[in-house]
Amino acid sequence: MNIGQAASASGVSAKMIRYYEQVGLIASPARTDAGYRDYSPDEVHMLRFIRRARDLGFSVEQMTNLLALWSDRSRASSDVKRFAMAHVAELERKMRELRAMAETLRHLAKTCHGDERPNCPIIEELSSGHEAVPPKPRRAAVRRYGAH
Amino acid sequence: MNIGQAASASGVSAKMIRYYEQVGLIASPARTDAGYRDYSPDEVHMLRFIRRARDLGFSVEQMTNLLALWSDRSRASSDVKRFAMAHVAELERKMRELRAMAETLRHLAKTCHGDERPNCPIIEELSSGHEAVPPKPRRAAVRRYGAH
DNA sequence: GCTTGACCTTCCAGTCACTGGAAGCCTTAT
DNA sequence: ATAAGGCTTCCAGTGACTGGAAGGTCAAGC
Repeated sequence: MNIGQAASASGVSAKMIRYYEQVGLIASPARTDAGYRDYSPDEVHMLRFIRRARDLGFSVEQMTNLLALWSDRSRASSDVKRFAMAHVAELERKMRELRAMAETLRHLAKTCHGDERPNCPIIEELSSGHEAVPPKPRRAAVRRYGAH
Repeated sequence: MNIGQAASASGVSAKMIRYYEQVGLIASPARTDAGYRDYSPDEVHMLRFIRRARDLGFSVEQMTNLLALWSDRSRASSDVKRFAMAHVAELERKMRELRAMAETLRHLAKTCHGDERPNCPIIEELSSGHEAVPPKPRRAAVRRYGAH
């Protein structure tokens, strides 16, 4: 199976497969005489695993761990569960961040007439004194999405 | 006011201020004889505006638009409101994505015993046939956070 | 046997919003 | 005078890709 077929069979694009190989998430596959990558059914199976993990928001590094857990026949199911729940907690942390932003902004927008006049509390609030997201997360709070 | 003072007065780090200048979000400030950046109170005010916008999850490009809306005395408040609500919609879209991931994963984890035995439905589900996030978002669905 | 087009290969650059660090100049306090 | 700390520029790296160029390969149709 060449890379294009592996891509459509797994749902991982050819570009991404090469990238995953480059960063060491997956091993280099066999090559044909012409130098084409040649994937076994097992490798395609692994690519599907990777795709589903990615769809659940796991990073490449986390997927490395998941693959290790997958192939480790002696690990306890609690190891997997702990890993999964830690990720759930992280997803929920990001959700709370987004929700706080959305709520603040919706609240500001509610007080804005939204008509043809220039007066606008949204802009005024941004330009005036106090914090956009109130008291709780003070320092080191709103990291952008990639906080690892 | 030099860059360090402007940074602590605005909550935007010196590194970020230079970066914002470099990418054209803010204009080059005056310089002292020694070549130090010298910020006026108005510029510090603008930096605070930027910080609050950033805390609400606006991108640099969106902040450019917000600054334009801020300084445009003739724009309608509806322009600002529309812009804000579009961003709220985007934040909510990302929240839904995260929620779908978290729910799927929590659901998988619930069926996992989490004990010392190796058998684990989480891994089995990832490695077996069907989709991680069920039927709705089929193609072009789960883009990572940076989908502009 | 040749052409065409679709595929494959590698490599390099760009994305976004920063962050870290090196090398060197400036200011301030002691 | 010197030391500490702040400022300057520039370059490189982050994560997870994506796009594109230049060139080799393969299968089908003529």
